[in-house]
Amino acid sequence: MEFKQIGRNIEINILKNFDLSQTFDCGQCFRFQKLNGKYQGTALGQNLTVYQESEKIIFENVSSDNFKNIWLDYFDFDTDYEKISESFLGINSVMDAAVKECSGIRILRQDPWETLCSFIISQNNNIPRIKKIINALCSNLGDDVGDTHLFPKPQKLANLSEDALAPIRAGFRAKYIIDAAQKISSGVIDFEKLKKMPDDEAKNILMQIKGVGTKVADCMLLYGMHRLSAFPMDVWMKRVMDKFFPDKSPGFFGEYAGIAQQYLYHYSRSHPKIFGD
DNA sequence: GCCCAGGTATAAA
DNA sequence: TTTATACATGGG
Repeated sequence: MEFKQIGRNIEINILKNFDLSQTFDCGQCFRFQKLNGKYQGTALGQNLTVYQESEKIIFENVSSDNFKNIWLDYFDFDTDYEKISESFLGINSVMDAAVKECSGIRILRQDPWETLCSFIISQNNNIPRIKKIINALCSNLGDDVGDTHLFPKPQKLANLSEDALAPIRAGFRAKYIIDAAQKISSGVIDFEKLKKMPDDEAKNILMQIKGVGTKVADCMLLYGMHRLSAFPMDVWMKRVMDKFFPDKSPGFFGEYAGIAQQYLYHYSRSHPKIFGD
């Protein structure tokens, strides 16, 4: 990945498999929003503004070191999405269309704790409200670093009562957030140990957290631990599978099944008519 | 008022 | 093991 420092910014050439709106708006992350054509948000403990301008992607107010140490990793620029997306071609017409339209999605390397918490909040909820709750969580309880509030650490949330979380309007999920915070901050569940385990084992441990079932656990593996074979299966995704891959299971898509899932999910949500019953 | 939202816990069949 | 229902909240 080549990048250039231009003034205060970092610039890269546009990539075949990188589209900002697909990446930020596909439902994998919740803290970026589009403002005046630029995506602005907070991740990995920092504020970021990033946008496309003709043939360039601009990372605003980012130093060379900062780009190398944080954002190169966050956007997963070392993974070859061109090769992976091409490997999904030729399965059927829907998969071809999903690759054509959605292969600008990259699976961000997000913070595991933030991801776990975010997808606990996502249950039986819609994306605008998920964003609203996470925003309230951060601005109420996250450290103020000047230009943004960080995602609150598990140690901070572990000691709170459900009442203390009332202002974020998470509803019945508040107790789940607290349980997750306690299990992570106490070390009962350790992300570093989960990384060394097979998918199924890691998933079963995550599901010991109240409010974490198969779906949230898979989202956590895929988006929070970058396990690209994890395949989150919600009701919508089941419908997509039943209709267009009736005799297939997630394993069919191989070691990058999670990426195939994300392409199909985003594509199908953008074309609900094709997928209606 | 009713329905739904990137689900899960719980009880019951 | 599978199926039904409640769950907090807010927008349509």
